[in-house]
Amino acid sequence: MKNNFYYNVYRVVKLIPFGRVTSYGSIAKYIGHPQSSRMVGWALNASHKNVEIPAHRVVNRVGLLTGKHNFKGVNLMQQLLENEGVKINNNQVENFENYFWDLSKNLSEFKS
DNA sequence: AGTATGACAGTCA
DNA sequence: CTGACTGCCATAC
Repeated sequence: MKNNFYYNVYRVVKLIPFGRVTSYGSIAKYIGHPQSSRMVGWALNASHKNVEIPAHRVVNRVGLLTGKHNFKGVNLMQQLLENEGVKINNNQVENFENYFWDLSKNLSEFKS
């Protein structure tokens, strides 16, 4: 672990339930860096090499799979999501609000 | 040490 | 509503 930020990102992402997705912004906000959403993506990018986390459950605020090309295959991320029951349409999660997993609402502040 | 870049998000034109 | 600009912080060069 480099620092608490990354650690929190990893932990939060791992806590995402099956068939659920969340956004970078939410994670960043939850962690305490509401304006560092970019770092969340960075953390995931760096993490998925070293740590195994369901990064496919993390999309941008619109439900767009912006990081799909960071996975091995261009379809891997989408496949994983669909495999969990999340429908993807044109690289975007359908009914995103429905699948969206609000951290602050489902996790009562554990922070670190 | 300074500049550029990134899996984002919010704001303004 | 779409496109451009800015803020944020860690890495890479």
